[in-house]
Amino acid sequence: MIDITFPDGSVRQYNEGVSGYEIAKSLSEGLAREVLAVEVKAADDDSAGDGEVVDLTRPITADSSVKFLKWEDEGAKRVFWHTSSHLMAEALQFFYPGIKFGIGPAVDNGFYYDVDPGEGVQITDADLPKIEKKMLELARTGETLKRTSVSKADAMEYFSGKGDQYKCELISELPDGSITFYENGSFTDLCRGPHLMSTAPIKAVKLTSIAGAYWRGDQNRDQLTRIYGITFPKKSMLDEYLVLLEEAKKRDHRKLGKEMKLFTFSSKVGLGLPLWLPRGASMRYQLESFLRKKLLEQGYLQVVSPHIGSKQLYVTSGHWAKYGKDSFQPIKTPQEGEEYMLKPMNCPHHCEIFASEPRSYKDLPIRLAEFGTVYRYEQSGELHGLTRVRSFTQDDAHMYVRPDQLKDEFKKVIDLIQYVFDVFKFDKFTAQISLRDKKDRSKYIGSEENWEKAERAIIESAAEKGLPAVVKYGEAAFYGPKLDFMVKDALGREWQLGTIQVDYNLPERFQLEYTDTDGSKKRPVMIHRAPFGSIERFTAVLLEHTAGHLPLWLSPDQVKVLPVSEKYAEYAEKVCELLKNSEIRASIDDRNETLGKRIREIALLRVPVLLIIGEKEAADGTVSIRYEGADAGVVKKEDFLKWFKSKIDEELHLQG
RNA sequence: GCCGGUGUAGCUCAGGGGUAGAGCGCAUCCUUGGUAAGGAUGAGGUCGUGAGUUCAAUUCCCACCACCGGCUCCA
Repeated sequence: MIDITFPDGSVRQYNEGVSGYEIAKSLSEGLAREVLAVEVKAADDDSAGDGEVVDLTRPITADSSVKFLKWEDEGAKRVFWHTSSHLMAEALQFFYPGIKFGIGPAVDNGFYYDVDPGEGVQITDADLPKIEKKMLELARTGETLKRTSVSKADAMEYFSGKGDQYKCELISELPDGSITFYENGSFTDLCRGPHLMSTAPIKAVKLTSIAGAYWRGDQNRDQLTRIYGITFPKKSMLDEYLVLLEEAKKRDHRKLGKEMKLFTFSSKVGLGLPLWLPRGASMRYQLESFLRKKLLEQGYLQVVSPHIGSKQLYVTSGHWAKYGKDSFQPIKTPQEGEEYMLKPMNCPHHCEIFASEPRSYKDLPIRLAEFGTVYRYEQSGELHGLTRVRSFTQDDAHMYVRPDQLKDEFKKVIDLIQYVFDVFKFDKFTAQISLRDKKDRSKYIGSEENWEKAERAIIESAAEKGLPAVVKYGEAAFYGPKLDFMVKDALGREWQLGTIQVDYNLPERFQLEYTDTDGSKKRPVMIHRAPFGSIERFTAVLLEHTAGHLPLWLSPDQVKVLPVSEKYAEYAEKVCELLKNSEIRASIDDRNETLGKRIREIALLRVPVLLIIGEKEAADGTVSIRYEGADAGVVKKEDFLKWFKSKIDEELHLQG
């Protein structure tokens, strides 16, 4: 007998080898119906964290604690979707005999499978409905998933027999003894699991899109067909999900940007070169002044650098060697051999500003800030609204610090970024520590020792700030590791906004130095940082998060005061008068429009509109003003201006 | 850059070998001051660009361009 401990702490005894499903069934039939997978942690496993999610049919052979996972549990969804990808594979195999399979994992919203349907065979959107139908048909038969352990040789024989070079490649990298197959119906796959007991719970299927994806993410290898899908245990859940998707699409910043007349693109101007329209520019300048105010408070010095720089500058920094051939190519001058580049980053310019005069240890840290517009020749397929463009403005700054100041300075920047995210209510960000690729060190410049120091500084600073961060290898910049702040857009795509980078390399390349206490020359350490990342991308994500309903102080037209009739113009004038000395700009709009149009303006343009509709006299003789705006209501006539001012103050408060 | 999809009025889209339609928006007038109001009238399109097939192409074929979904990349 073994002891099974439940999440509430209670313990029951079962026969050794009992399965999760049998335990669930012993507790209640209802639980057995709903449970999708089980999380098991052996009693003698004292590692931190959760147990292992396993098949419900897996025998449990030792004292363990168990937790049953139902649809609502995050882990269960992944199991559900992973099994769905096997179900899809089975359906694909039915329609495309000889199809070869790459990998087919669960993702945040569903699953995909990378497949190679064979020479000359193409799967297109038009094929998806029949595949969906087949999947449901197979699921209804309730085929079970059978797990078997296979020797490496047998595994290899099975897939080479099918001519599936992708699976063979995967198997070749696995240690013998660890290989398992899962079988559902006529489909057998190399897979570690875990899976549902059967495909029966899969009740609703939507294959969402088809795309190309390189095998193992390598541009130089085969491109497979990736089929994305999502499944649910109930049809109604799928419907809800599709509605949610539609809603999310309405918040797309590209759509809002057009509707709100913030920015546009023109193929005549060029790909990925945003044109900021008057309202967008107004918003952008307000974002800048919000940040500028904060920077000046914190001892940053503003600098300005040109939009071009001599090619030699980037050869020195190392950017030319790394990115030169993928950049906007150098500009020639009438002078033979003279070349300039559109500025792809601000750091080298700032390094030269640092080098422009002798620096003392007492001067440090020196913080040079600039809203610097940079130009990068992003691949055409990468361009995406304002989130990925070829000309963008970084809210950039570079700190030159003494080694003993590095961590403090770094932590201050973490505070700043957290402050900025707080103001804009980006509460669901991911902090990511981006380090070097563990295997391939050739992508990076600088000494092992300096990299060690830089990586340690970031890891420790984040830890000391209590910032929960995920570590990603291979995501560092070529000159140093980064701490990135990632935020999701309306459709769940993750974008890097804020970034802080530690850099020992550029100071060396630019031979930067300061005079230390003992008169010796020392090399400063450099921090690159940008809280917004780029104003373009930040604007995009902000629009999607707020669905375009920006804080009043950021709203492109600020306040519009619309008296509905001449009779109430005096209120509008009073309001404008009141705002004259504030940072809020108000305008009276007294075009002779119908009421319907004015109300539409509130809804469509998302401009804060104060619509003064009329006076109402109560029985006791007090007169109230009716108004429209972000909300609607009635306020006493004598309190009107006071009330309005308090609303404005509320909004201004956000600016800190 | 790669794979797939899309391109018709300001916007969202329908249509289809015989030179075009709807809803919304826009303009004028009327009506209404109450949360994307109603009525009437009207303007607006070389159907992404170029070449080809055809008596005839917006429609079919080809190329290119742009956009969308992914992949790769992201200083």
